[in-house]
Amino acid sequence: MESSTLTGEGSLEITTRSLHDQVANRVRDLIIEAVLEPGSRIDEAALIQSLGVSRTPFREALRTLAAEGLVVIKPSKGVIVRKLTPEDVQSMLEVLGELERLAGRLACERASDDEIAEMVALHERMLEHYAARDRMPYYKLNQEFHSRLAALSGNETLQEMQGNLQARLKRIRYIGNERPEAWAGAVADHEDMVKSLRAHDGGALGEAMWTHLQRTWDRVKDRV
Amino acid sequence: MESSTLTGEGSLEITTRSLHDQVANRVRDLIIEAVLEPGSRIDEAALIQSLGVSRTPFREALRTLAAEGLVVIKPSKGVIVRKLTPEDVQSMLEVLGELERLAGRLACERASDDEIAEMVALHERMLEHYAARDRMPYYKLNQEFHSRLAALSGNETLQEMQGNLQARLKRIRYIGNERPEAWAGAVADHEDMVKSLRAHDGGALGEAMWTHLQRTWDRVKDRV
DNA sequence: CATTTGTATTTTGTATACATGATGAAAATA
DNA sequence: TATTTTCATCATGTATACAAAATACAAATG
Repeated sequence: MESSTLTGEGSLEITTRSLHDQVANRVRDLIIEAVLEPGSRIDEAALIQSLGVSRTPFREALRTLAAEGLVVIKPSKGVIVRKLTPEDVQSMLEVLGELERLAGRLACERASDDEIAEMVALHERMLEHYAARDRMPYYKLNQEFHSRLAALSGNETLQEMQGNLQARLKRIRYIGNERPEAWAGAVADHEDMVKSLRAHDGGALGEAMWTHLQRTWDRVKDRV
Repeated sequence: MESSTLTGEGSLEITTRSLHDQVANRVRDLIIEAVLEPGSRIDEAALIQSLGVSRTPFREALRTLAAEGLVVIKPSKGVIVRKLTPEDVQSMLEVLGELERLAGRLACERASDDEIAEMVALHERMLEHYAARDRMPYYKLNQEFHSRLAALSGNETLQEMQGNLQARLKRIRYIGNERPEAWAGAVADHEDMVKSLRAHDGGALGEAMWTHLQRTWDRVKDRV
């Protein structure tokens, strides 16, 4: 899965990743992990040096990240890590809410029992991390939970757009579990979601997904 | 509006577009107008020559277009214009349907009477073109109608994603008006939409938008 | 002393040259 | 003759060099 991709025709095709893609992925991670701080200017020379590549693939990578909405390129001025305004976050969560509602509905229609069982297992691992208050592993599984649910929708466009928004909002979701009550609330939301999923109730799951993101906004809006 | 952009802080900022952006826009147009055929390989040397630029900004532009989903870059092999499978189209219309449903709801909540009047006027111009069976101008106004409605939602993320999907599907919407009955159906859908908009009925408008895209799929599914 | 103007320096943008990998045709082998 | 191998050619990927723009700073002017 790391270096292979399934084409539309169903043939397995090995794609040796270009340097460009590797750079894009690494810089994306730096942004998501907030090593590169939102609002800060990206020092091309410094990053190039630390990554050990030349300017060409690096700048191409920045173009990709700009199209994804992670950085903003100001012509002749430089590129800065995109800093989300509260309005940005709200608008993204609003859209993500609709997407995940759709994902929830479709997932219930199309997912197999095995796939649902895997989701439930994932959820239970999350509960263990919550019980232990291990925030980082919980957070990572949470990302995976939402990604896999989008994948279960069987709608590739939905998956792509959900992935894009989730990437932009990664740090927001992390913040969303910062306060104990907020985290507890998120866990409760997930309980609802899993219950609906087990019952194959697409409508209920969709609503639960949507509500979860609405509440996420409530939980983070005063700290973005 | 062509060369200026309103920043988040509210200051008007002139952005002289980089060569990269110009190239990206031109190639995007070539793809959308189908001068570059879906599935065909992009001849870098030839296009560079005809555009009169060097490889660097051109290749950066391709990275942008790849991130937007208009082309597919196969490492060491070349880049091809993305050819949409029926499944691609269906999944995109399904997602676009949700986005436009949301846009419709929000637009009714937030749009001023003046803005709604402009939409109605736009619709009436569309009707004139329909009466004259001028397909191309109708088609262009149709694009604008959907874009502006997304803009009226006041949700920038929604607007961005709607724009992206609309760009990918431009030719599909064109096909959607190819057969006379299909075109008549689309016009009827728009009548519903405008009626709901005038009544400030967000729920009804949202449903009309969604239904319109469902029907668009019905109209094109046997010819993609 | 504030403001402006000019200049040096740095940073960004673009073109080109070089390296690497894919493609296809001709020759060699079975 | 079919198949493989080799080599030439072409396309793609990357690095570097050059150009243009922005920035910072100093000197000059009011």
